Amino acid sequence: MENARIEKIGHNIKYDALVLSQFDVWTEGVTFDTMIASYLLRADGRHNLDALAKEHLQFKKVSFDELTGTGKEHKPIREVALQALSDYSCEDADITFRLFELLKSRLAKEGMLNLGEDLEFRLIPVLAGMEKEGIAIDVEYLKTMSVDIAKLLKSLITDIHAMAGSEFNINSTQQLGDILFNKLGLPTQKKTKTGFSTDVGVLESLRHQHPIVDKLLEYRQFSKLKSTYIDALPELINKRTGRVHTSFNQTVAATGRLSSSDPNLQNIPIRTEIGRSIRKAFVPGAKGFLIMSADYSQIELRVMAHISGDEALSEAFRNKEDIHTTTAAKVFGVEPGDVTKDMRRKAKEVNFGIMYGIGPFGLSNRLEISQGEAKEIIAKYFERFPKVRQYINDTISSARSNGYVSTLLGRRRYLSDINDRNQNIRQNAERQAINMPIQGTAADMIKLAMIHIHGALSKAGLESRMLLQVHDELVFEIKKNEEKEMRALVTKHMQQSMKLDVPLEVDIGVGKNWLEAH
DNA sequence: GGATTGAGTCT
DNA sequence: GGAGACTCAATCC
Repeated sequence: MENARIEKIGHNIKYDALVLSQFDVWTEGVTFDTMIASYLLRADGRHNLDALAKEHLQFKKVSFDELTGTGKEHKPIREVALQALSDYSCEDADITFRLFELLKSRLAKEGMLNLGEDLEFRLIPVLAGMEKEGIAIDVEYLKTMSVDIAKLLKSLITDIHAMAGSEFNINSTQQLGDILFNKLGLPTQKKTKTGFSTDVGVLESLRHQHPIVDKLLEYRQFSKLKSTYIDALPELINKRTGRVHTSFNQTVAATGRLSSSDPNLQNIPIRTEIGRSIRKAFVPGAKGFLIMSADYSQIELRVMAHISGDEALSEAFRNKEDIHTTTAAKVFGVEPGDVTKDMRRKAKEVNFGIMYGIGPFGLSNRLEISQGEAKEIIAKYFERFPKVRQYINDTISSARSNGYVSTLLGRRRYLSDINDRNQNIRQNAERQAINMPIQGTAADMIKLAMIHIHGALSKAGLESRMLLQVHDELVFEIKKNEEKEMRALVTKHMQQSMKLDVPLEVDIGVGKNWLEAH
């Protein structure tokens, strides 16, 4: 850490805070500014920092940039800190300190001080380390891909314009809608605020009405991947490190998940073939290293089994059954051996849908079945997994009376809309109530695992590093001769992060890029 | 130039 | 009319 500098690497404020926190005088103030305050304020969503500072301190918040002078040329940390000290009065530091105390006491009042001190605050240096480490990208590979896709797009554009009978901007939904629905006379469907929808759902349904539609779907997919990933990622490589440094945002998602930005490395494609080829660009940064990926298997369903205490669901996990097949057997009333692919596919949608508070209408849409059938399936599900229904009912009613829901570790989400008179708004809050404790507990668990893994790596003096978190997955760059130890260490800490009534399974893969590691 | 909208990517 | 995110391009102001 002695060479730490305030610069674009680890530009996320958490990293800068970590660096500055070496100087005692700033510790509380900076920690307050970047973490505790925003964490707490995001957690209840009722205030913003400026308003709070104004209300309690008659003082305007000093931004981090103002405090540190980031954005100036790179200076050694000591110099930056000393400069900041001379630029700002002791009074400012005192004020931030007093706000820290205020917010800390509120955390305590809401029962979240332990969550803060045992989990969130300890995660700060872990995330800072990951941001600073960055991940290597195979630029040559992406450049080649970019050229190939450009050719493909060019010919698609020519075809589309020819079929449309005129040249227009395919990226403009307005112009595309005009071509599709006015000029070509295709049947209109969903409307948006500004016109007719041309999204993938609409296009899929028009596929057999006009050959232009398939071309459009292809064009959309390729141009998205090209602009967002293939062309964007190489631009984001840090000149000094030669790697891409994301920011992991700790106080954005209402459920307690992390988010990732600049660039977002939590939504790198994987579903389609061309998407998967983008993952191959994520590689080890040096010879002798490999990429390792470790992901929780069905963590949210396991958390739901634990929280609800449903015996049938828990039993399925204890017996290491394929959960979607088991659900299919129970819902469709057949033996597990007789579950067809289609039944399993439907059961999978049901399993996820339940956690998101889906209704008959939603399920019927997703499965393309009648609402009556969907209603039957849902009823059968709750008959076979009765405690799940119980959990949903209990959670909503406790949200109504308390105004919030919480995870196993006490993380709260306030739901001010839970008693709204508007049915749409209220039901939306009810779905959030159902989902947050599940999604949030899973987030708590992987965060805990990350803290433990980070500690274990440094204790064991390993050269392998944790680079990314993607909600239920951790990505590492591992030294080849540490593979065995890393597999064991990571599996152990992920499995043991929290003791649930169901076992936790962790799948680990190693390869020479992120795709191969899956 | 910033904010909004529609679209698409992930878990 | 299932939960949670972020980014890009077009468009609006």
